[in-house]
Amino acid sequence: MRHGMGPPWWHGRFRGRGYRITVAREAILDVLSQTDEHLSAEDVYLAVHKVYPNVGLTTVYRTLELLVHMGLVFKFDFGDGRARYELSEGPKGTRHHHHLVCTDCGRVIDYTDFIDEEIELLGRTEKGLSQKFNFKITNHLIQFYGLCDQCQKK
Amino acid sequence: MRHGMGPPWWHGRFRGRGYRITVAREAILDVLSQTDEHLSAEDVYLAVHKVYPNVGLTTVYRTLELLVHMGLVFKFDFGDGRARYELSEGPKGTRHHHHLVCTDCGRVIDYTDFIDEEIELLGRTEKGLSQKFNFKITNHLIQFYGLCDQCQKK
DNA sequence: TTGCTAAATGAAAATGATTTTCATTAATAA
DNA sequence: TTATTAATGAAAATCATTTTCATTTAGCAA
Repeated sequence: MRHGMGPPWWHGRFRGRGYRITVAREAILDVLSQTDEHLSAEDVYLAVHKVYPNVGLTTVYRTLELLVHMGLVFKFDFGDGRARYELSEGPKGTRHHHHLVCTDCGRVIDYTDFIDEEIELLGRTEKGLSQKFNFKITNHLIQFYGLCDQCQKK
Repeated sequence: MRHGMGPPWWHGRFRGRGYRITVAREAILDVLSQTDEHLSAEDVYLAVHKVYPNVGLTTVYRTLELLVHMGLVFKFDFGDGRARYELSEGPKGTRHHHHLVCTDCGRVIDYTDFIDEEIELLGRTEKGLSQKFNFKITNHLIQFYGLCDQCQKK
């Protein structure tokens, strides 16, 4: 998915903060940038493991934690007992989206409709909340819960 | 917190669905309705345990799960590895609110500002999404993440 | 290029919240 | 009051995530 050559866009982010660029980290970021699914730590591990069998699950957990902390990755909880990860931005950033979560089967649907309005409102809200609580907001989460098409019929 | 006498407001909800009304369930709902904090299953257990030492942690988990399923309780994940529970409504329902979560210390602030606007937008969004994806939306989650007052100074 | 040093890693063990099992108890309908 | 079956408690099991610790390696300096 990378175009042209040169170092991946995120190398600067690492160097700037004094983090080292390693094979495991490259591989994990590659996996994340080549999917539009909501991967669990194990999903990432399995994908990375195919190419680099010597990268362990522990490193995947540690790296994902680091990426979340750096703001490169979002961590989600869809209620199935395991965290899910998504790249929060990219060179040509995937369109920002929110989620619809089925509380019965666990299916997750990404939607981008209404996002603009949501973002606009969130922007205003963030501003107000930042001031009132002196809280430095870095990101937000919006999810809708309910029953998907299939599960309504059961 | 209950006014007057008569059965608690939620008895009907149980009877209607064929669920039994038990001491443990009464106690758990009492605890939830008498706090404005974000209690974990263990918090609930400890509080219930003071009054009814024979109610076990397992029952607390099972009851909370049931309440979430019934829509009487919301389950949140603030990122500290344990779920948090809040009554979603009451007789004189606590004002609907959303959360600000500090990603450093884990502090959670409830806010009700902008809620009206948020609800209005969410309402429209819900309507649109319901139609587009034939998804029956039952509730939503909005959280902002960032650094609280204290943690910005560290 | 070589060596140095702290950061990063892997494997295995530990943790800890939540779930399951199963024998017992108790809420409700008749 | 009794029968039926949901609800419960205690202990064991599960399983995602974290910790430990000895080893490896990225990035810097010489």
